[in-house]
Amino acid sequence: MPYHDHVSDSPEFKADSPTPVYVQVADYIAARIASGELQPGARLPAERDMSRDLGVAYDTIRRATALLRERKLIVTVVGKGTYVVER
Amino acid sequence: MPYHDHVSDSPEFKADSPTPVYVQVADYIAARIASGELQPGARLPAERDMSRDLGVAYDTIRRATALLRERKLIVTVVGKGTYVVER
DNA sequence: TGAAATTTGTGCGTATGTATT
DNA sequence: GAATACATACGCACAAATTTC
Repeated sequence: MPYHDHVSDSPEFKADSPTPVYVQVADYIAARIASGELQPGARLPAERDMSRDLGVAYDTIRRATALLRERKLIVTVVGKGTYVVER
Repeated sequence: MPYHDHVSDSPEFKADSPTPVYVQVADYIAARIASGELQPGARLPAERDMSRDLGVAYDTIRRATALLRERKLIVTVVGKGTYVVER
């Protein structure tokens, strides 16, 4: 892994938006799935890593992934990780 | 309001149980609804009050009420409160 | 008008437990 | 057993919606 594997800039999640940050994050991830950047079966970064990388709290990531699980876009397996659903 | 409006003892929620505390709390509230102690339309105590009264974290109450909302046993209105659903 | 009180919603940080590798 | 990753639980602070005065 390079020292700087920073490919795409993290979007700025705005706390002052009427849209909660966790929804912004969920939409951001959903968009990456929709665009094909995240393929079916692909594993998402660990939630703590996403928390750090996206500059939001772990709790916020948890809310975002909970939304995406409800939307059936991802599945989460304890101890393994979070994956883009196979279509 | 009396100084001590402590009618029924709070059950002991066990953190070491395989059943998460928030599920135990949800089941406890569901049982009070099923028994008729909490009638349809009745407002539940404020979540922060339940947190204090039941001796669990606000986060835990939030998880419990989220479960009950999913089960359609209660409805929550921001700024108003949480109510037992009208049958 | 609007200010205060009440209640739920969101966001952050931390610690510990459980499951998988 | 160790490392990794999700799950639960606690505490705190501030924002938003509702009601009341």
